[in-house]
Amino acid sequence: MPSKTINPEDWLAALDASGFRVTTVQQTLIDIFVHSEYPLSAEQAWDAARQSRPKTGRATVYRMVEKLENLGLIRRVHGYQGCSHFVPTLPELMMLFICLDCGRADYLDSQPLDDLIQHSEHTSGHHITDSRLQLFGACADCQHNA
Amino acid sequence: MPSKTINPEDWLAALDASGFRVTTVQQTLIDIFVHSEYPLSAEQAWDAARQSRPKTGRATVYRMVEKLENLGLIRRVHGYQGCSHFVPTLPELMMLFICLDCGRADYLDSQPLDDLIQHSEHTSGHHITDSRLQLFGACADCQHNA
DNA sequence: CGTTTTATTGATACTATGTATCATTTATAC
DNA sequence: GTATAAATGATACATAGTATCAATAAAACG
Repeated sequence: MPSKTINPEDWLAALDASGFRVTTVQQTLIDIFVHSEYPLSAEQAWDAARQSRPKTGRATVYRMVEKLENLGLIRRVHGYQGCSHFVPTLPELMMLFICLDCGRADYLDSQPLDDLIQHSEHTSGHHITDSRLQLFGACADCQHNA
Repeated sequence: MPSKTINPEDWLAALDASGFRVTTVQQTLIDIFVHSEYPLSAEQAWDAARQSRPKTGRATVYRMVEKLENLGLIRRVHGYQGCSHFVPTLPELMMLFICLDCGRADYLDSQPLDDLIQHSEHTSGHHITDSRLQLFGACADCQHNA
């Protein structure tokens, strides 16, 4: 995950700006998501959270994941084995690539997707307000190490 | 759903060709999926199946949905309220559009998506073997009736 | 055809994932 | 520092999906 372009401070600021209190659980979870190399499920995030904060409750983590998703800070990964994993959202619009070998997520430029959506809008007559694009395959590293 | 382009006979033939037995449950479920206007979850398909075949078991429906998905006869819809709904797969490659008002699915030409994937492969260095694209918005009908 | 073989089915129990409730705790405002 | 209200954690609950296994039904075979 390109954590260099995501700042935990900004996430706390976003929560604050939305009228939520800034708590230690939040900070713990934000750190977990921002620093993970892989998409995480709520359950995995809970496990991770209890390592540094053993009393963390399960429902709390599920609530926080929902909150972070609603604020657009994390995005759901629509994969093969379900759709319950999340990755941090980058400031810029981007498409997700998931490597089926190592499981890591990579972010690709979404300009081509924007063009595609505009094109589809014109040819279909539908008004497109949102999209989910997920790409799968073997990342550059895994191809070379195969 | 454009059922005119999907033939239940072909589905049964596909199951047969894969070495599976052709049963009444299968025929019931295939009819349900082919004729539904909306994406269906396994649970919804079970409800529908019991209307014409009351003793149909839940696990059977889940197994059959999995089988149909593995054979590529139905596709998972990756939507907002989860990813547990399915639509029939059209013979040609197509992208899915889901109307957020009426819930109906429409199939769009996927050539632009193929181009996008080729382009992303070249610029990223990843080998892309599969994709999931879901578009959301208001369909032509719902825009006019708003 | 009737019989044998074997995949499929249905009932049940179970696991996993996610949600509601509510007393307790903790962050913020005063 | 104290009051207040949101967030938390424990529990119970709800929903979605899976494993098991005896009973059933489709196909193969004589």
